[in-house]
Amino acid sequence: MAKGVTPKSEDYARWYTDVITKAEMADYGPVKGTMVIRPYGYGVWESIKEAFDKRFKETGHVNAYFPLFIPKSFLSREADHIEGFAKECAVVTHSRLKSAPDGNGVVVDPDSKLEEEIIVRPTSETVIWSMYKKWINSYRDLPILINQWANVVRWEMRTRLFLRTSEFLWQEGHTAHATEQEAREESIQMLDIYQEVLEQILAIPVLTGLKSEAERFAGAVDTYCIEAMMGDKRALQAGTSHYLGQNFAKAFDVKFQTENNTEELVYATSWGVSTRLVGALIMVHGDDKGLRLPPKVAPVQIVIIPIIKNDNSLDAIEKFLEPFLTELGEIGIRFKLDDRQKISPGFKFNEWEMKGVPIRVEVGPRDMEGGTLFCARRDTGEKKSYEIESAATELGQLLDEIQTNMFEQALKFRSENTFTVDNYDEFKKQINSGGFIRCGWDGNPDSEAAIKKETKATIRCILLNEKTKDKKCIYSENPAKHEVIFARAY
RNA sequence: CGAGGUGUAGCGUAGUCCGGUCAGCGCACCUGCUUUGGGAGCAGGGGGUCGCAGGUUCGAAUCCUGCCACCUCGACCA
Repeated sequence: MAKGVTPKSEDYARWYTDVITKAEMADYGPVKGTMVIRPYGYGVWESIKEAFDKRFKETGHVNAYFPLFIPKSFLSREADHIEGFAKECAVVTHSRLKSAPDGNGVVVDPDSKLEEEIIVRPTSETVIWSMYKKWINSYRDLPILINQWANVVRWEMRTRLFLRTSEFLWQEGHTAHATEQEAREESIQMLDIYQEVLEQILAIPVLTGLKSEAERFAGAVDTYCIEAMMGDKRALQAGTSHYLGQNFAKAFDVKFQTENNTEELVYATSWGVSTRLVGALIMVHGDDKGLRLPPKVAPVQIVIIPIIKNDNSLDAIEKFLEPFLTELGEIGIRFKLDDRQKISPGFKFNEWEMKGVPIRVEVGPRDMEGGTLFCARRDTGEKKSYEIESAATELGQLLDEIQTNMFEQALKFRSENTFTVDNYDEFKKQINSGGFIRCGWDGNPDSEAAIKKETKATIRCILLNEKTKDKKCIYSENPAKHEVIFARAY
């Protein structure tokens, strides 16, 4: 591992990829735009996944799996939907390869051309709704509350590790309801769960809101989102929850019989978060020493580094540590004893800091003499000795404190970089130095488009508890219809 | 998909203008000894069809032609 990463202040984009590759989170795949999620990065994703999955199940959802392949015709059923995804779909046209005539490798066998071409799912609304049509007959079949953990493919021109790759992992919930109200409540409920997991587990503060028409999901009536501020003050959409109305029910003719024996189209929602959250985690918490992981998602929460003086001192250290390690295990703390020989402690310190481990414990002769452990926390860099008898409990509490502190730090950063602005000149000036801008908008897509063209800033969300009284639109100066957050986004 | 740029060991690179001990350096890797409280030292060692394919030449990493890949900047996106 080469020393250090490019400082954030020097080149943020490079810092980001440096951290990912040096912390061994991910690597580039052989096909352009693809990414290998390495064990350490996948460990983080697993923690995130677990937190969401638990809450989905608590709210009555079940997991299922739908196919990767979608008939091309399905994509054309919902006009807006196809419009949104057509430009980035991978298409399967053939089913076979054969040896090349010149003997060099393989070529596509022209005889295997498919009658109907197959799309690799960019999202699963269409396959799922084709199945819901089969499964839904009466109001007694509703609601259907299904989630799937899957990979999807969106053929992207410009990709970045975790943030935008041609293939990514995500979770997509697809629900069907008898009434509009129930579906709307579902989409809000899932938005709340997203906010809860981001703030409590990933320690990332988010704004919740509604997308403008321009930013809305193709095929949705309303798109709700959670937006987070990254370390370079740009916005990142961290999750979305859509109220789909009856759009997909119409497209796939999904009707149900009501209690009164009438026929009605079902109401739908869909909602998703992706491995993009790992990217968010890196950008919100990372520093010039590398990753900083909130304890609740850290694959290793405490790393223990023995300071070895001679050949048999490792044995002595292990014996000294034994009761402490047992207790850590009992409390359920994920720890690792880094007993690699021939690697200097200093190297290990830097390596585990790069990997963002929340607490480092050093144990050497001095500690064994005094019955203590020397500990350093990653979030603040603070170092302190603990009595070994009580260390496990105290470090457990320290992990909670680190979790809270990291959220507070991120929240403070966002507050310091959120500005309320009421004239366009100030808006333009502010947007150039980054951050979120809170202001009025007349609701006209033309003003939104003009602002985007002139400043590259987009409406990240329409605030849910907006206050429009006496506000005017930042662009047109007409009375504001909405209070919104503008920012440059990923 | 438009405009620039770059391809030399796993990574980063020197050399390319001016063909001829130019295939070198740093990191990483392997072996041994000494080390170990903030990226250890010394000694030895392995690894490269110089992006690919042609061409010019006695001779090409170096010159010419074509292709491919990647990066940066613009339009589209979770």
